[in-house]
Amino acid sequence: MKHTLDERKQTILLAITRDYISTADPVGSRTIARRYELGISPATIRNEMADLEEMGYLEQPHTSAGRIPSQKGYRFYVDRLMEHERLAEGEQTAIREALEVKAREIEQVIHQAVRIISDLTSCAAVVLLPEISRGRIHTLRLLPVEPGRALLVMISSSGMITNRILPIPSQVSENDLQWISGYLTERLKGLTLLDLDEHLITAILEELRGYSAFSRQLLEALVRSVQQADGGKVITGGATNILSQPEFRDIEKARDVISIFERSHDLSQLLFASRPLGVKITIGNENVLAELRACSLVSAVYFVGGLPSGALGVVGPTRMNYARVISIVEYVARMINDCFDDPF
Amino acid sequence: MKHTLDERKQTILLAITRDYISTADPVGSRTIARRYELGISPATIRNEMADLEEMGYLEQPHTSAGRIPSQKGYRFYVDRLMEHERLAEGEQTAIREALEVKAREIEQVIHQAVRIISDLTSCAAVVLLPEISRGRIHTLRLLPVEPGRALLVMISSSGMITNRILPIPSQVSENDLQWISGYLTERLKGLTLLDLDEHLITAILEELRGYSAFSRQLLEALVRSVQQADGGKVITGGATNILSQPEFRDIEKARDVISIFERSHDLSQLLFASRPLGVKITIGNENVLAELRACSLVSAVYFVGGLPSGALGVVGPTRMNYARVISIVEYVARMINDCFDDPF
DNA sequence: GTTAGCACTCGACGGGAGAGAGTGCTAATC
DNA sequence: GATTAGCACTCTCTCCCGTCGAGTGCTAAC
Repeated sequence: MKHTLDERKQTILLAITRDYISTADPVGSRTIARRYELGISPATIRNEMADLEEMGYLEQPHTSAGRIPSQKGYRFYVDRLMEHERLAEGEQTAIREALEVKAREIEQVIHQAVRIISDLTSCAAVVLLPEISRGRIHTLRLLPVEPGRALLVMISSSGMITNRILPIPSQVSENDLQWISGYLTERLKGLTLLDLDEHLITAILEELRGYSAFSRQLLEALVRSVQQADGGKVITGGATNILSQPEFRDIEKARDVISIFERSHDLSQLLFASRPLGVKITIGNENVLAELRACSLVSAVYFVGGLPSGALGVVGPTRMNYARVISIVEYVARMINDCFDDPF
Repeated sequence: MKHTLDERKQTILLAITRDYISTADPVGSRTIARRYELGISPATIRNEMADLEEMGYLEQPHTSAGRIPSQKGYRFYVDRLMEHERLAEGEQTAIREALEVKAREIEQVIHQAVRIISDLTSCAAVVLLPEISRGRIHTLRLLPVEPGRALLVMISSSGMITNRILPIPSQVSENDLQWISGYLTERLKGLTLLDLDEHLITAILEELRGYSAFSRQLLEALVRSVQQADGGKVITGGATNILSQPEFRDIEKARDVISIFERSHDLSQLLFASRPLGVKITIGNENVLAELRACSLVSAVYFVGGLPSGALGVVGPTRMNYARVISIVEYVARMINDCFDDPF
């Protein structure tokens, strides 16, 4: 048995994959012969299809049905056969307009991105916001709220802003707060929350001896925000689109997929695994999550201030229009990068 | 035809409703006679059922099926027949524990509330966060971020915190920012963003003549945040629970309902209509949204700092366990009220 | 007013027939 | 040796039909 696909086999695999992607019906030899001018008869195509099936590129739902691409088939299609698509001019401008929010703050832009992605792809869209804990600290500020309470405002270099209310000793004055804010900003600027280990904390406490009780509390609150859900927040949209796909007509399968969108922790893990460069495509079982074995994920990392900060992705059936989805994900990622070259 | 229901009719309606709620099967006269000791024969029950159907309290899916409550039937059940349920001690503590987050900030508590509500009810949960624009202004603060950019932090009396980055003229110094922050906080404290009309703005601009270009920009940014999505943000969870209900085995119906959860604007409208006191129950067609005609909504308003600030609700099939859902919604609302008696 | 009895209706289930799509194999052809 | 026509075969899908069971409505008796 040959292990490489000769040109004709590739052509046939391409034809089958294309056809199946657009019709969702298993495709037979006659259909291929009629629809694509390959100059060979259905019988020949059948022989080739049998070979392709034996090699693992095609599957047959049942004996007298046509063939559908297997996971390996999709992989080969995506890696070798698919022609990369250039997004239509109109869609490019649609994306640009969607992302142009008046206040160009990252959270709002991300929300718009989710919407436009899910609309254009007819799949579900997922975007991972910049993680607070991985962004570099840009500004820390403590504001008085009530006696005994202060608001900690943290701005990260990726443009994310966190708020947290913490208890403070009541003798701390507004001036103290301001002084400490300035000090901490100066001291921690450029570091990430992950850098705030026990070692650094004790060093700072040493330096801040005059404020020790308070500053320990404060630093601990900072560290807590590392662990808390605020980092890696996930925005999703268009989950309903998936319910329209014929492969999810079965409610059990639909529920599996939809439930993923409610477990934002798992989702963020998934997106986080995206490679820093280009678009990553995860097909069917390649997904770690069992619930996504009938789906593919197309994801890309976006950059804020030149640093990889978050990721965006599209979740759809393995039968998705990869060429189109990829070009959309790519374009949106690029627009976000451009938009947040400088986050402020 | 009588227009009131005698006691026996009520008993039968109650029995049918209860049975249908727990089994999801249309219930017949024999079942009622067997399962509830009414001392009357199936035939008599049939007669009564025929009457109830004629009066509009019951429906028949098809000729030889049992009866199910109509919308009017559910309404009567909820208003007159249903016994109010006291939440089990264990569930009460489960709720209290879920809501006890370390940092008791409103957004986090709300997230927990959504989770616990959807878990306990097996329905979808929806919570409306306090609207920025309706909360009273507690603190306004401008922080320098970059040359030409400031971060506006607004704390409302309901504990909600908004951040917005705005461009500022580069000659404005940190001291200026601080002075204006203090001035505006003093001037606007206790007002809502809705009070910030053209009239008030010009008055303030007059007072702030020295800073006029800047302060106009600033005030406009404030007003913009009234219109922007930040107010009335909706948190949802447990939409998958709905997919497990037999009435949504049909994917079309499921999609309708799920799609509601992606249109947060409509959802917030819906919740906003809740009455300020007690629990509101909206059954089937009583819902404004066509997609919810197969669902009921149980909602309640919660208070922060003594003011009605947001609302929480449960969306489920009309066949939901009203008594249970109501007691859960009621209890969670009460816990939130207690928790945010003073938001800070 | 209540109930027993009974004919009737309707959906669910299962088997069987027929259509349609597609295959794999064989033998003929290029 | 590769390609193709022909053909028998397989499998699903759909429709039809008969049966079963649940439940009803009506009537007549209690």
